[in-house]
Amino acid sequence: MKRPTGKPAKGRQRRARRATSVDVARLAGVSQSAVSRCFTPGASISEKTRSKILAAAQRLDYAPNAIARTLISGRSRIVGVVLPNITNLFYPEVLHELSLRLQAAGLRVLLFNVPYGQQIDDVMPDVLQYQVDGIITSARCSAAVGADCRRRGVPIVFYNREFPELPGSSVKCNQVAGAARLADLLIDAGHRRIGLIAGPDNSPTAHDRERGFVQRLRARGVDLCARAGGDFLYDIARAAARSMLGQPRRPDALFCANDTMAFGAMDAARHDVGLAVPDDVSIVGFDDSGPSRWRGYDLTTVRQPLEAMTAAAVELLVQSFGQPGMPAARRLIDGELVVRSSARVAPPASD
Amino acid sequence: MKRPTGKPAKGRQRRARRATSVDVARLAGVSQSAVSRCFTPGASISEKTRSKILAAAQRLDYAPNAIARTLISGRSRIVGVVLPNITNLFYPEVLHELSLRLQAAGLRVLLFNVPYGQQIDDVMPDVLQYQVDGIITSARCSAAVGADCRRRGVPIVFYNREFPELPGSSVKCNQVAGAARLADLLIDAGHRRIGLIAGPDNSPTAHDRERGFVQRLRARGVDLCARAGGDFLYDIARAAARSMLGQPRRPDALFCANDTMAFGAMDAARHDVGLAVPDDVSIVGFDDSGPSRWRGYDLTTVRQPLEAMTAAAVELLVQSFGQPGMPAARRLIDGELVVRSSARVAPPASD
DNA sequence: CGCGCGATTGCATACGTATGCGCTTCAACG
DNA sequence: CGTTGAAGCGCATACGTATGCAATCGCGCG
Repeated sequence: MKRPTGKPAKGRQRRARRATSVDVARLAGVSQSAVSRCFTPGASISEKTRSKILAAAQRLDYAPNAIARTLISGRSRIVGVVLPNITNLFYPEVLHELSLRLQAAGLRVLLFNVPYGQQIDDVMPDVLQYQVDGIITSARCSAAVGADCRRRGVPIVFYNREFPELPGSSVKCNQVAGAARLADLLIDAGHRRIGLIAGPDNSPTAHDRERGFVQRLRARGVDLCARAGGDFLYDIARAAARSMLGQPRRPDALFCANDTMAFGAMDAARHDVGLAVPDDVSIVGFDDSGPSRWRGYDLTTVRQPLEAMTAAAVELLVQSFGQPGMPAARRLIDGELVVRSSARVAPPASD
Repeated sequence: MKRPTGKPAKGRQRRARRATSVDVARLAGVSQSAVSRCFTPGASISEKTRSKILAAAQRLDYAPNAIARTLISGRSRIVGVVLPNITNLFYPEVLHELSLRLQAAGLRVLLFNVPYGQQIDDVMPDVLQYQVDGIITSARCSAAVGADCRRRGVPIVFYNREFPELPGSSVKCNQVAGAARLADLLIDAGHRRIGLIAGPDNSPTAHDRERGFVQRLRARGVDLCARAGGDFLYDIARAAARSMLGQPRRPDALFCANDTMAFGAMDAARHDVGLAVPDDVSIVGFDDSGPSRWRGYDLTTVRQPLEAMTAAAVELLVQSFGQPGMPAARRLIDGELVVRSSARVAPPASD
């Protein structure tokens, strides 16, 4: 008998020991099992015992140790939320909605911010070490990591991404359809010289938006008259718009692949080139981020239905908790066209 | 012997069992202790054993179970980040910086978003259940909860808040000094009719900014000529500015307690009242949030030194991990005046 | 070649809780 | 009053890892 029971280790105990279920059991005169059942919804326990235990627990200021619970039950009730580049004006709202809904579902959010220049694969091992019950992410992971999650039975939901080759469900705003509606709006307003400021090359979202827009243009017999990359950033888009609109045969309408770039384009038009919006040039964006509503921009755009998307993501995740098969559902949700004053809606009266 | 060792429980095993340190030990032909030491930095282990173990671990695709590690070591390496109302334009950047720095320090972020209308005290028990090593928050908790954390040895760092009566360190931008510099700037530019759009009544930050501004005004012999609440929101501030600037004897300068309200005020001045900024009215804000740099606003404001504040917060937290005494350090960091074009900087040439 | 000492290693235990199983209790029913 | 069954309870064990202690190994020195 090297180390008799009851004699605590020495190096331990750096922090005040909090009461355990054993302490509560002792005080309440019941077994530790009873205490556990008292705090397990749906467990078999009498009302009398429960109240005795609750009283003791309150006196000792006891709360169940979620970590120990996780270890034995195999369920952590933690969801890993893995986001690249939180500063993008769109993610904060996502994270806000997401955390509220997950909390409401009794789940905790373990947040992983993938630093610029790093891949999601680099942080994935860390996520898995914490035994998360599921993962919500808007980044692409490698097939190896995907298989890893599948093997471990950790469901993944891709947010605004879709990777058919990877295991996991996905929730997406229909970027293609949204961009097409903007194309329709511009053409219906009589625009024929239409320019585009695109997002980053590596962003599937940006790609979808561009594709949806250009395809619809083509289908209606119109070609882009200008294109530049804006990287989803204000400054780059503003510079791009400035040079585009400075040309002699300039576009009379501009589609920007997100709102932030549209703000840059509007500022370029007004302040750098001296054009009026929408009288000289119509400008539309995508996202309906906060400043779109501001009087200084009043941007026509497509709103991503955040609430619906987030609700769907949480729903899909919770569903797959039961099924190890992971049915891999796909949800495609339409965005909502928000017409404001940054683009004219009808051809000019006289031509 | 009710349940012989080795016979696994039935209800368990809903997910694929991942390899454990025991599996790795068996494959590598060493003890489980050796595996543990192999993954514990600084532990005593020979190079030969380490490589054997690493090979076995790789074959089994093993990674240590952070939850089990937490249970026995008493340290989770998880930090609870408790934020109210993430949508505030300022918090996303905070969260971004914070998560990056905590991750860099080997810590995980368990995010708690306090829903509107709920108190931080309501979520604190949940935070503590997960055995977090520390807490960073920008909300006030009750004395009871504070004492609770102290007793459990969980250090708290208040971010941009300071509660002398509560245990815990704090990091704060010097709101008072920053607002005073804005007051100086306006007075130096010759403004004497100065209005203020305040933040929410329950926000200490808003309160500090107002106090700092008004005190400096007084000290230099100037009184506020108008005041209204803007609740940190664009729409409310815009309406307030509209009515303020519509008066016959209107202010010729406006201090808004945050940037978002300043944008509302600028839009009100230009579009609702028809005044030029800064020729007819100077407008200043506080935060230096993204749109401040945009050409459409180009706002004179005070930048909160996010990087420094965040670094300090993480540093204070990590420091207190060792000391159960929790020295409760206070860091006050000055903001940086950012002069742009929304406020004139010198008295008009002729009067 | 023997000794001594530091570096490694293995053994055993502990962390706090969930849960299968068997026993007890108790109420309902005939 | 005996029988039956369900509900409640306690016992014992398991989850996966860290760590004190003792035993062992390996190496240098005399």
